[in-house]
Amino acid sequence: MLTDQEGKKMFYPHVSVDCVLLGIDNEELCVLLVERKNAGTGKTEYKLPGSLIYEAEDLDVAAYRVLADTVGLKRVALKQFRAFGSPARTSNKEDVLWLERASNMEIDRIVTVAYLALCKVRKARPDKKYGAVQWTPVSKLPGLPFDHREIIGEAIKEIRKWTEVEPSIIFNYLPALFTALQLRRTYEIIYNKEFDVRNFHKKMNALPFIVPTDDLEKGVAHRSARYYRFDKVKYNQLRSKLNKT
Amino acid sequence: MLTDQEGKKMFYPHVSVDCVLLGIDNEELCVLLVERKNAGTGKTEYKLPGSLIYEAEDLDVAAYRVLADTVGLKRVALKQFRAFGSPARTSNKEDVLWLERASNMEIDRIVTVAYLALCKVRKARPDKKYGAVQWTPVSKLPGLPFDHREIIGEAIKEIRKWTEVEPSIIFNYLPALFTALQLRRTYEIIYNKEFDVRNFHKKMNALPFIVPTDDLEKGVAHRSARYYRFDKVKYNQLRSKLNKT
DNA sequence: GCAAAAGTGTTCCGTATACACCCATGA
DNA sequence: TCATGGGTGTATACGGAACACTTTTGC
Repeated sequence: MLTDQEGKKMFYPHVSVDCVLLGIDNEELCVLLVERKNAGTGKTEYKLPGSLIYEAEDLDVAAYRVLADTVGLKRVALKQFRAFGSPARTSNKEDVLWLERASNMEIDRIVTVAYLALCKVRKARPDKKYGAVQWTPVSKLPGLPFDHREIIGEAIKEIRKWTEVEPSIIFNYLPALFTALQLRRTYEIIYNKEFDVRNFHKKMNALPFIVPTDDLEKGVAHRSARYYRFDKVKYNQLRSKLNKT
Repeated sequence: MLTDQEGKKMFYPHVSVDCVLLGIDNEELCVLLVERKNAGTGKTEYKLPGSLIYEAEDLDVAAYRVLADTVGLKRVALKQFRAFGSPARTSNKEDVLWLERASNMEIDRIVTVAYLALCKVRKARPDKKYGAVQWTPVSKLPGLPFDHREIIGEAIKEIRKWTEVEPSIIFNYLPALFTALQLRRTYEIIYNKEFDVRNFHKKMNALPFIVPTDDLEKGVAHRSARYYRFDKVKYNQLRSKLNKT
C-alpha cells in the first residue's frame, strides 16, 4: 500500500466507488444519504456515501470500506452493478471543489463504480468518520451532486433483478425470525406492487429454505402470526443443485 | 478535449475499456483477440481489444472507438457489463511495460470497464490501426495478459442473460434473412446446449417479430428451408407493451 | 432410391394467477 | 362484538419439455 510522507494511505484520485444502500423505513423504499457541507454557501446537502479508492485498493474492498465507515456494517452483501464514467460527471464546479477539499487532491475527472446493498435501517447507525446519515424515500430525493440521482435509479432496477437471482439478500435483510407479512411487505416495497396473500403463502411453503418455527407472535390484537426462519444450508444445497444443470 | 503540444488527444492513464467481441466461427463460440508483440521476446501474443480512455471521453464512447478501430464496425450493440479493478491486474511487469510503450505514458494501476458485443465474424475485418485480429474459440484460449481470461469468462455468462432480456442482439447478428436452423444453431452455440427442433419452431411461430417470408433456400440437396426476417417495429411494440406493466 | 435436412402436433407437468372465507386475538 | 390481520384450497391458463414421422430436394 503506497503512503504519503506521514504514512497515511493515499487516494487514487481517478476512480471512486459509490454505495447505494437501500432499506425500508415507514413502509417506503429508502436510500441512505450522507451529509456534506456546501463549501460556498455552508448549506447542508446530501450525497451517496462514496470514496475515492486508495492507490492499491481493490474496488470491492473500497466499497466495503465505505459501507463500514458510513454505517458501521460489515457483513452486508454488496454488489457491483455499473461503472459511471461520463466526463460530464464533474461538470458541476461545486461538486469538484467539495471533493478536492475533502480529499486534499486535485481532481480532473472521476470514473465511479457503483455498488448496491440492502440494509436494515435500524442497524445502520452512522460511524464516527461520517457526519449524519439520512434514510430518504426514493420518491422524495433532494437535489444530489454528480450523477447520484441516475445511479440510484439504476440501483432500484438492479435490486429487483438481484433478488430474483439471489433471494438470500432479502433474508439477510430481515430479522432471523420473520412473519409471512414481513416478507411479503418487503417484496411489495421493493417491487412496488402488491402480491396475493394466498399465492404468496403457497410459494413460501414450496421453498425448502423458508422453514416455519413453533414461535408465534405475541400481544397482537388479532390471531398471532407464525415466525419463519431462513435456512442457509438448505438454500445453498438448492442453489448448488440448480447450478449443476 | 485536452490535447498535448502536438494537438493529439491525450490518454487518461488510469481507466481503460476492454471489448469482448463474441462471434461464431466454424460452429464454435469465438472471441476476437488482437496481436501484440512482446517487448522483450518479440513473440506474438494475444489480448482483448481495448484502450485507455481519453482525458475527456465517455466510457461508452471509448468502447465504440475500440470497436471501430479494431474491426471497423460501428453499429453493433455494445453492453457494459462489469468493472475490473483489482490492483493485481497490473502485477505482471511485462503487461505494464507493453502498455507503457503503447501509450507512451507511465502506468501505475488501471481500472478497466469491460464491454460485450456479438459480432459477425466475416464482417469483422481488421482496421488499419490494429494489426492482425484473430477469432479464437473460447475453449482454446491462449495465455492472455492482465485478467483478460477472467473477463472473457464473465462475458460469456453475461451474454446468455443479455440475449434473454434483449433477443434483438441475436437478429442483429444474423443476416437479414435467416433460416430456422441458423437461428437455432446460434442459440445452441451461445448456450452450449441443444434445443428441440419442434419446440424451437413452436416458439419462433409464437414470437410476432419473427416473420416468415416467401423466400426459400435454393440449391441445397434436401428440402429447402424458409427464410425468416426480424421485424424491428413489432419487436419494439411488444417491448414497450411489456415495459408498461 | 437415398441421403439430408425441413417441417409439423400432442401430451404432460409445473408454475403463475385469480379469487373468498373462517380463525384467533386483544381491545 | 368488532376490528385486524392470519391462514387456507381450487380452478384455470400458460409455457416448457418430451417425443416420431412425413416431405422435399439434389445427387
